[in-house]
Amino acid sequence: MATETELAKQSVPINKIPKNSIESVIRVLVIRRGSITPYKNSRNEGTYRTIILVDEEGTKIQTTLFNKHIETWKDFLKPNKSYYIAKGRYDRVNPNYSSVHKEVELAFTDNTVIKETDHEVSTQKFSDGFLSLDAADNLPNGSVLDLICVLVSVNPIIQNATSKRREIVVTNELMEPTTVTLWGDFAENDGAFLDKLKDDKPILGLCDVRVSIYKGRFGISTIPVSSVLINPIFQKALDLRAWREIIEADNKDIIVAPTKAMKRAIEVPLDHILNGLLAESQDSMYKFKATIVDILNKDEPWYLSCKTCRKKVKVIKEAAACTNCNIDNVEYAMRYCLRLEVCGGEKRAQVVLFEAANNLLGCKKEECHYYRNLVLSKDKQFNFLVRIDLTDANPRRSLIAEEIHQLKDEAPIILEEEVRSVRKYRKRAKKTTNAAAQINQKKPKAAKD
DNA sequence: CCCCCCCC
Repeated sequence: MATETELAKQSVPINKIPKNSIESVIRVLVIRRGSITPYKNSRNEGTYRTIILVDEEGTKIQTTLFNKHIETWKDFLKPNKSYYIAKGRYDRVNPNYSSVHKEVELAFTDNTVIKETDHEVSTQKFSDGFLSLDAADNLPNGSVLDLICVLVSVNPIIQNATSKRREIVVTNELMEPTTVTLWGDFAENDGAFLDKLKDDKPILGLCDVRVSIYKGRFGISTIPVSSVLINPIFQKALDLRAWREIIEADNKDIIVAPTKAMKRAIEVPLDHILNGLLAESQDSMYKFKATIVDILNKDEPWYLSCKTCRKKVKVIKEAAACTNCNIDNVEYAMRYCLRLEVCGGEKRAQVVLFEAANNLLGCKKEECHYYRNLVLSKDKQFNFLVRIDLTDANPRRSLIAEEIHQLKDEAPIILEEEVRSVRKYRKRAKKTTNAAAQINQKKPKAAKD
């Protein structure tokens, strides 16, 4: 077998491989190793496993291990490790199926050789192909792209007889939180791993994911040849990390960008809402500016809520009764119900926050943090988003806000006058990020295998 | 040699 020096000398970028070559050597990073999956059709039966590889130029290539080759290479091609691969066959891709490379994919033969290498494939030159979330938002439904974003949260896996899925939420400087649906082993493996990492708010490079627009809402979905990069170190990823560090240094929650609904809503004075002086709006959404003058229930801003109907439940001896559902033993959870006294113009009103209380209180669970945010919000000005039923002629005393943003938070975009401090951050991020990213990349090795 | 894209 060839030595590492010989392999290094022979290795070429994926995009330089001559047609039908079996002599080319590549040095690649494993960015996905799918689960071993059984198959059975009219012609064949067996097992397969999909592997996605990337070279230092950021060119990806996929390969499928079949049957005995899965066993042969079980200790190789591990996620986040780098390998030389020699004597592979480079086949044309089947145009009926999506692939990570337009023209070629790698096929294993009995002569194919793999050698692990400490000369790791770096992700630092990947930048160009990755789109930001806001750029992806302009693509048509079904587009496949590489996406750079920051992880906000990870939901539990949802399983039924035929499918497994898990939703995660991601964002960036300009986008409202966006849902990414992980399917199959992405939900199980990558999802479980991200769940452990979520408090670090890692930067994610989501490769070959699909735009999935449902009921007009922009979302992202994995496809069978997607892959998930955690804390890659190319420039766009470092820029996003620098932004995240600014937000964190300010002790703000990362979900600060107003949603599209907030941006689209018609702005009116509070007075007009209270007195029904509203022009019709397409989706009945209005926003107004007001100052929080008092928090009416700051000691008890939550209630025990029925998981089915969200109404208040009565807990007697560990059993929760829901009078609305008429069931004596329902599942329930703590839910925010924060009541505020606000002042807009000359008018005062009560505003109730349910989920929107998260915007005000942050998702940080520590009580001191929560109280601090609550107290600090007093006498500050906010934008409130409300849905108003124009057919209801009754005067409005209390409003339910669906979203709330402190006015200075409205544009968490790096502004012109901040550029200098951002540069400082970027420099610092560059220095610390390379090392940090490498450490972060090491973690998956143990956990993913 | 596999498999095409799912759900709220």
